[in-house]
Amino acid sequence: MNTTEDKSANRGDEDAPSCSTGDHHHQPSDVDDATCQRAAAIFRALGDPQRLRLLMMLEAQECCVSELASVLNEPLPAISQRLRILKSERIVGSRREGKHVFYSLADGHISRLVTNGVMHAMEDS
Amino acid sequence: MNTTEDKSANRGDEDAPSCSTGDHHHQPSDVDDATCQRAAAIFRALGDPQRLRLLMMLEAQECCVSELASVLNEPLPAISQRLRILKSERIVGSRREGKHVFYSLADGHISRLVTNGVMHAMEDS
DNA sequence: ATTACACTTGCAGAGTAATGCAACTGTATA
DNA sequence: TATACAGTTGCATTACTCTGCAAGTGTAAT
Repeated sequence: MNTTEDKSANRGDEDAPSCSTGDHHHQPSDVDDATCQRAAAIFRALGDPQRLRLLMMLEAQECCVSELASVLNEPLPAISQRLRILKSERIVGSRREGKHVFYSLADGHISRLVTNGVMHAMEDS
Repeated sequence: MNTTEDKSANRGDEDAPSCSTGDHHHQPSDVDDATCQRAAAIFRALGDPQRLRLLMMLEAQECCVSELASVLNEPLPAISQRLRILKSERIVGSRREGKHVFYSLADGHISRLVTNGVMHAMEDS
């Protein structure tokens, strides 16, 4: 159970820093709360070394669970569980083919997000 | 919604999981462990709604702690603590000016990362 | 020096998430 | 059907993270 969506702990009131009422500007500081929560949930899902490793493999190519498990040398239930979390955030998708279930990144947007994060980590600072 | 469905030569056989990564080439799935950990740490730091909100404000402009606290209507120690975490991951930097401490995003790379995440969250999928 | 403001830090309690193992489902094959 | 293989799910234990408050540091003005 990992639904972080229904936490309606609203901050109460948003005071708009310098926005005229009725205008719909998309300033980063002015994103609605649900979006903020959703974005955080995505980042949180990416924020685990094991899951990230998984995603990096999937970025290279679609893979089935047992393949991931054997390459990463980890128990299969662990892999399955991580994939479940990633899938619940719609970061990966799955496709069944016979006895195998193949996982892949949901879209190129996610792929870029992962790549950017890793690049930044490599460059460090 | 997904990439083209190319049926690879890999049918429902029981053959060994022969990922093409059997060799040690430099693929995204082959990033060294420290980098992986570091990237995950960054994502984890971004993976909290409150911290993300903070970053969105800082993306708009440099801010001091009390200003952030008053705009977000939250206790000052909470803000300070979150900034501390972000700073420990080198996501934000700080600058002292008299009694005030001004925080800002560490670099444009981080800024893009945040923006991309939020964009994806808005578009959803 | 003392007071006031702007943070920062430490600590304890509560909520969340990760891990490992066992049991279960689902699919193909003999 | 029975058996083996591929994944999934449940559950208990462990570990971590967030939050709130109190106390501490640092800076400037009186």
